[in-house]
Amino acid sequence: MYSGNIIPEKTIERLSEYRRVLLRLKDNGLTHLYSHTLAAKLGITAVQVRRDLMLIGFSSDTKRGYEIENLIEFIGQVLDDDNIINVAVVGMGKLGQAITRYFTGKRAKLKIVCAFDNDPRKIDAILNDVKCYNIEQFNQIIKEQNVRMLILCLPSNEARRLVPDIINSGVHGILNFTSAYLNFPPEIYVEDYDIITLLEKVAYFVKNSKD
Amino acid sequence: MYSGNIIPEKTIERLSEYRRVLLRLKDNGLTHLYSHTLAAKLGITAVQVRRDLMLIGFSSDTKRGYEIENLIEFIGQVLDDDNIINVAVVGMGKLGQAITRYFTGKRAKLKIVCAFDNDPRKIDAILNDVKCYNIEQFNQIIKEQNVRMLILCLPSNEARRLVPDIINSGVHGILNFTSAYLNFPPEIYVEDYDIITLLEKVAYFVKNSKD
DNA sequence: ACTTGATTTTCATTATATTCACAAACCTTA
DNA sequence: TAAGGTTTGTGAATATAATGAAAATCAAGT
Repeated sequence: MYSGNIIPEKTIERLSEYRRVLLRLKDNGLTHLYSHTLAAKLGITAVQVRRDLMLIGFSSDTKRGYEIENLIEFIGQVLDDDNIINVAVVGMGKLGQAITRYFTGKRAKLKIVCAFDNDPRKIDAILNDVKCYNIEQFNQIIKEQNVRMLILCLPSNEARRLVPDIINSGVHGILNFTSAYLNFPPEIYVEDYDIITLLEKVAYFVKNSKD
Repeated sequence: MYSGNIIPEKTIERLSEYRRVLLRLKDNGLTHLYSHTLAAKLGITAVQVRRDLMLIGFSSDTKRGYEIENLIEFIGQVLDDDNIINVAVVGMGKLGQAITRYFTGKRAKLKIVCAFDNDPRKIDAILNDVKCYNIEQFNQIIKEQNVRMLILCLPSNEARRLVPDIINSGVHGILNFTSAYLNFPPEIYVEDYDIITLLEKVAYFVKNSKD
């Protein structure tokens, strides 16, 4: 059972990664695995794995390692909501479409239910199984579809204009691919995901790597 | 001048963001700004900004705040290589194309010089101004074009197969959009950028947000 | 020249995240 | 049942990052 303790953000990220690996192993018919096995598959240490599982209160009684099925279930209790979380993609350019296609159907508890764009050729079209609405209808559709989470893939300045509507819409989480800093109130969780920044970061380490 | 001290990774990321803001402000004709002005534009504290600039050894003598032009130049000395870094995109699906289009021409010191795919319809085509080669020619083209950095946007299993070739190719930095953990030697810097994980992270905070 | 007010600089503190080191639990085998 | 070898679980130590608060600097007005 998930203890109410606070869980570090980094641990949350790793739990998601653990689950992905575990699901694959389960498909391959495995039933148990050791902390160091899991660690090796993710390039981290076994201690880290054990500490994370300790933090969420998972433990294995046997010494055959962790039971894969149980652990998947347990991580689900930590990460997933009881109900499905409806997600909307805002901006159906190449990036928005790539994410939509990549993600659709991958997670039972997260569902991309609609998308928005301002391009007349996309409005009312169905792209990667997702209906694309006119961005003008944002508020209405978000409420109708009970969307709780957004993925922002639109140009920065358009994103900035949309901020008041988003605050108004009642969504609680945002994954922001826009390079703009968007100032939301603290009850909306924002994860910024800036591709240019990461490219420049990698470039910095390339620069400083001796040949 | 850039002191040889070690700079935290987070600071590197923020420097990239600072520069982006500064370039925009410079275009708007501004010449100076205060630490708290810059901080507000990024949603962080002024202390953080000042500390970062202290770490790279930048200081402003006047009390009009930092000189924008100088600071841009200075950040460039820290982040950018003297020479242009050539970049290749591996996997020209929607994501690869989105990144290519988004990035091309945005940074003088980073240049996407080629792309790879295994789809016959894309091979030898020019997509978003970038020539797409057959992935079979990976080693040859990487050397010919003097590529030092890769952006991986291909399916996980194909990425895993490519690892030996990548190690062999002599590139020093990788931005990995694949959800696979790819085991590279330490001299290759890898930044993992896993969209599913981040989505699940946001979902976790959505779940735990009271309505 | 002095005072005021805003800023940078720097040192100290707190918070977050990871690693170390080892005890306890358990399986296996003799 | 006792010993050997693994593994987990976890307090303590370390490393990394963010924040707070005092001291120093400067510009401008008087």
